[in-house]
Amino acid sequence: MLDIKYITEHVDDVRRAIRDKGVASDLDRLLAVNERRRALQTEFDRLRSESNELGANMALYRNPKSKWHQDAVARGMTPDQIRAEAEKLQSRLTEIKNRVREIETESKGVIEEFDRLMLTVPQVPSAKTPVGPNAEGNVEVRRVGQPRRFDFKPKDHVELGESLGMLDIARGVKLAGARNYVLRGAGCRMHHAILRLALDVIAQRGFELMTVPILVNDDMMRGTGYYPGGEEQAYRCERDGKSLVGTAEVPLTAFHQNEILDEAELPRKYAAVSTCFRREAGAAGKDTHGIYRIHFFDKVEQVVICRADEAESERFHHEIIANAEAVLQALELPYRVMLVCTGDMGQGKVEMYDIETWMPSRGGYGETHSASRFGEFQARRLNLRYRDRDKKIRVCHTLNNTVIASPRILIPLWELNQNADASVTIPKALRPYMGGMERIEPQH
RNA sequence: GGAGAGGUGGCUGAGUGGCUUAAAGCGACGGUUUGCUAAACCGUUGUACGGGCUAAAACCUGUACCGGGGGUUCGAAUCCCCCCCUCUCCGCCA
Repeated sequence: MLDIKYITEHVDDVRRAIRDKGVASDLDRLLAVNERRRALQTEFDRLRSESNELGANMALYRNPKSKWHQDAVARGMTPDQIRAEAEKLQSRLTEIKNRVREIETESKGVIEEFDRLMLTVPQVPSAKTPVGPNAEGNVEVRRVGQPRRFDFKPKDHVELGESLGMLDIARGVKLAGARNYVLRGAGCRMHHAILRLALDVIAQRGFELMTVPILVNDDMMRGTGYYPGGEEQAYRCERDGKSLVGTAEVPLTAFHQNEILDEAELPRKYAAVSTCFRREAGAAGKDTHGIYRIHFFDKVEQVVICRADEAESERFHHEIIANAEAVLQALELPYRVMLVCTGDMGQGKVEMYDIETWMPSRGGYGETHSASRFGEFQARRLNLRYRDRDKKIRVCHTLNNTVIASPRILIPLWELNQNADASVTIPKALRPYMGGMERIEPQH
């Protein structure tokens, strides 16, 4: 969410952001509603001011013990005269009250519409961000590592997983329907090894680890920008007004909702591992093979809450991307970093990079990480602020990135490390987390 | 799930319809005093949205906010209704 003052002062920038991002947001309507909102408030304030003043007098008329009342009697006013004065006052107050009621009724609708429209206004993308309509417009920033060439016919992760007893899709589907799966034995063990490695890396890099609720109040979904708009993507518990999160970004970013932090406490760097739930509505028929697009997975997520400083926020953006790259490099996976264009980045983002990891079965790079810089978009929705050195209250900036998400990352890990004898070699970095196991062999 | 007690400023805690612009204390900050520290004394002390003055602030001014939302009233922290949350006891339970 943007500041309404910023919007009124940068109408052209906002209009361009709406166009480039391709979001539905009626800016003209918002500006008109805002004008009406202000006019109503001005009138409301004026009437209440008068009402407060006259109301205070009323108290004096009505209270025989008040100094004013005794003075009036001393001046020679009779009780009847005082009562008549009170009646006169009261009729004016009733008049005010009626008008105030009208204003309140209209304001309710106007503010509701204002709030609703405000939630649709997109953040203005950074100057660096390429303009483009969709993922086609994303720009490759760098490549690290080489895709492997096989001198035998490689299997895909489903064949490998099932033949090595690590993956059971059929039973996952039996238990919970399409896009579900079961990791078994060494597959499950490797999954947890990856998460533990990622937690160790991120903790070592100065992030505080947390265990957070993953069924959260809907405010948090709104505050982080998933609602309105993303309701179809989430498992929502209607009767509780809560939703299962699609990422630990939600509870981590909302952790300080409605708080005013001290500048000295910033930046806050948090990380959590959580199960992530996604309905994948609208993705019917897309990526249906294997464990690429599934309804639940586990992810280690990193979040930074920092000062409202563009340069600082950019620095943290690079830092959290480097953190993810460190994990990929430890796992010896080839990947590339993409700068995401306006049409593919989402409403709330100022700048966004995706990391894509090489997946032989896809014959290309597949998204495994997403690093976003939000400016104050989320913080303003969450009312997440800090007091700066000059005691001025400012809205924080937030950022986040995947550290690792599994089992999607098992796709390249299994496929790239497979051997001609149908075994899979375990990357060195994971071995300490798997009891020193070096290789997953076919069972006989 | 059942029964009860609560929710007031950074914290503690008064406040049962109007001289309350929320008392008092603590803390924090500023000042006076002091060889230093402490103490004492004096002062200040929230957030949001308008308006005024500004280059911008500071500042002045209005309104709202006593868990959230409605209602009664000329007027609500205070009375009524709904919801949320916390605590205690009971039941159930990983």
